[in-house]
Amino acid sequence: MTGTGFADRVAAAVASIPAGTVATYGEVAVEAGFAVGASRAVGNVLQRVEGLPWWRVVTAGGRLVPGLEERHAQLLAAEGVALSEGRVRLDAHRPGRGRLPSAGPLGGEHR
DNA sequence: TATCTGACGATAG
DNA sequence: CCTATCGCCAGAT
Repeated sequence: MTGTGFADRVAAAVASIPAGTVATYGEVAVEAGFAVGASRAVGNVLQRVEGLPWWRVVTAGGRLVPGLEERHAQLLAAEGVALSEGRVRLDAHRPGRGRLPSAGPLGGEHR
């Protein structure tokens, strides 16, 4: 059977990302069962396949999709994801974590 | 089959 | 912080 193409696995992994959280291309690649290097192929699928919450996928540096930063930022904001200097706080939106244990009351937010 | 491209990742400078 | 280079994977030509 083998119906499990790479695009199908990637689509499932992306669709499994909880709302309000974000995953990196590498995370999706690994989640789909591929190597981190497959992150490029993952990006290609997201743009080709529709119906997927592609806005929940960001780069490893927390950077938004190039060319769609504006659109991407707005979609994330609608899910409750805030940005920091144009970047997403992966440590604060990683599925299964919620927040960093070291985020003390010190002036952490902003900057 | 070979070559190039692409919504990437990591390391080096 | 930024740019440059290599590595990885799948799809298109």
